[in-house]
Amino acid sequence: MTEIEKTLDNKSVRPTAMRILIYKFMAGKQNAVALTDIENAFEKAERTTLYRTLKTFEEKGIVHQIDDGTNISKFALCQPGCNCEIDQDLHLHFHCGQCDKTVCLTEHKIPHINLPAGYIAEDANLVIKGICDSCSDH
Amino acid sequence: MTEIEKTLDNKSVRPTAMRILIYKFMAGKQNAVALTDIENAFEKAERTTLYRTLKTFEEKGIVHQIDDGTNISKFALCQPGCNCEIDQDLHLHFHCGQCDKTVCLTEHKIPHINLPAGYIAEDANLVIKGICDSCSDH
DNA sequence: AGAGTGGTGCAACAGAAGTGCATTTAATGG
DNA sequence: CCATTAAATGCACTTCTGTTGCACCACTCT
Ligand SMILES: [Mn+2]
Ligand SMILES: [Mn+2]
Ligand SMILES: [Zn+2]
Ligand SMILES: [Zn+2]
Repeated sequence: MTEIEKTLDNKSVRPTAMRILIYKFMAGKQNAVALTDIENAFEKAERTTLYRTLKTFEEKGIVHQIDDGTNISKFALCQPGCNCEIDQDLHLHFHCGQCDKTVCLTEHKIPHINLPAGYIAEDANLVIKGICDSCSDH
Repeated sequence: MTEIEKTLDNKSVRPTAMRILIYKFMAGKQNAVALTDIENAFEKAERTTLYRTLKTFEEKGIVHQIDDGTNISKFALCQPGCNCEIDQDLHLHFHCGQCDKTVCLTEHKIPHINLPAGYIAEDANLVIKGICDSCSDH
């Protein structure tokens, strides 16, 4: 049993061939991926399978969905310490307008916001747009 | 020349009948609207016209586009003091999971975030999800 | 081996976003 | 006021993402 199989098993997700491939693909990427990205990465991939796999992964806390403002859902593996299911790991995301990549800034949490009376916060999404470190000549 | 016509004229947008109607509709709403919302509000509305009108409005700083995480673009009129075009009026938005309405919290600005080295911020989007004041029994 | 559960593949659909082009509308100049 | 002309609109069509139904396949458990 490989490391990935163990990870999936821990989250009660049956480690099928396809799921392991998808997990591996996402683990190898530094940035969040869209469903289409995965689809293009494999010749023999069904969009539906990917779609449902990502949904399963999300429900089981293996990946989290990211809305980076492009109106295309992105997904990224949850980090070891990230409790996405429970109290939401409210880290922020960065979307680069140049390379169009979206990355998790896991260390940077969303600050607490005071809302007007009557408003109850349950979740938050903060996306910074700009130029990423790869695209800026830093 | 009505107040609305003056507003459009100030932003160098020709105040056509349709544009005035759309502007009025948005001004009467307390929440951000989707293109479909406007389409449904008028019997005789072409989606394309609405689409291009909103785009024009956005380019001229009359409305700003809001990405509230539903993957459906919402639009809201810019407030008098809001400089959406220039240095981005970084107020936050609230999306209610119950009534599905999205509102501008114009008074609540997005706090400054320190990014890792190499990252250059140009824009930011912060959406809080939860229960709005109308839906909570405040 | 057979039953049963869950995963996958295929087809089809829904909805939003976007484009090309013909036609209408409205501002402008004579 | 009418003709000219550019902008705005209406219509048809396309693309892309997301989503569902259903049949088939794979694995597990008895
Ligand atoms: Mn993330
Ligand atoms: Mn707003
Ligand atoms: Zn970049
Ligand atoms: Zn509400």
